[in-house]
Amino acid sequence: MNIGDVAQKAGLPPKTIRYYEDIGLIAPLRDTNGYRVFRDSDLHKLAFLGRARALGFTIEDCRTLLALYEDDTRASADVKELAQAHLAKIEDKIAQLESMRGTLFDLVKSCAGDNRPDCPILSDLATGQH
Amino acid sequence: MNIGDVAQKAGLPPKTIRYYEDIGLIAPLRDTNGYRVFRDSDLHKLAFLGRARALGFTIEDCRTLLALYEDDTRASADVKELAQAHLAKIEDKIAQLESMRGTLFDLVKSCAGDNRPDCPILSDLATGQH
DNA sequence: CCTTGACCCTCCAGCGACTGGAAGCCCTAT
DNA sequence: ATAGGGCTTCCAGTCGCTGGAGGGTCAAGG
Repeated sequence: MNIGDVAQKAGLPPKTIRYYEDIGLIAPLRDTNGYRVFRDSDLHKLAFLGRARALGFTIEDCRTLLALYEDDTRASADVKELAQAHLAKIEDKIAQLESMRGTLFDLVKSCAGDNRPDCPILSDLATGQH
Repeated sequence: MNIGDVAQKAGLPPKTIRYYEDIGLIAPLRDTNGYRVFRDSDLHKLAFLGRARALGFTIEDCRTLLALYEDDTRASADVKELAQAHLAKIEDKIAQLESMRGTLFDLVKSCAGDNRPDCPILSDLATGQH
């Protein structure tokens, strides 16, 4: 398979796939013309990476996950720990965003949004007082 | 005021303040020795920026907000529109993270987390099937 | 046999919003 | 005179790609 085919099948842009090779996540073969040649195992890894990235794992997490995946003597506890730590980070981020959302929502609600200049949003930003 | 004082009062690192000057958000004066000299108005702007950034506005949004703040002929509608668009983006991000959180939570829950190798997290990543 | 167009290659630069570090000047206190 | 802290500039790195330039390769059609 050439890069275009794998890109299609894995749902990742060719650029991203080249990048993943650059940073050593995959190691496709090379044809005599210099073209990358992808085995099924490469496609499989790319799909794995795509799903892990879609769950928000960092590239380094993905590297670790791939290694764990390929190591059949792993302990599921190691995977769970990684996933749990990531889950905690996501929950933190959600909480942060929720808090922003709350404040912003109130501000937007309290702003007339007409063509007069008075604006509680700006006065809040200016003074930090609601 | 020197940069250290403003940094303290505005709750922003000196590096960030220098960066904000670099990109033209503020324009402090200069002492004969080359040190930045901050007026109250500079501190005020920095506090404004800090709060806007804490609400997740981008730097470019902040630039616009500052301009609106300084323009007393603005229409509050312009501010409201900006804030509303930002709110929408935040809500999108929250939804995305919630979706990740849901999947991850299920995966973590379903993983034994012992020292056996079987791991539903990895099999999900490998196959895309739950 | 030649051309066209779709692929593929590498390498470099840029995104956003800082942050770390090096190298060096300035100011105050002892 | 020196030690320390604070200030300056400039460059490089972060993360995960993404865009573009400049060029080689391949299969199909005329």
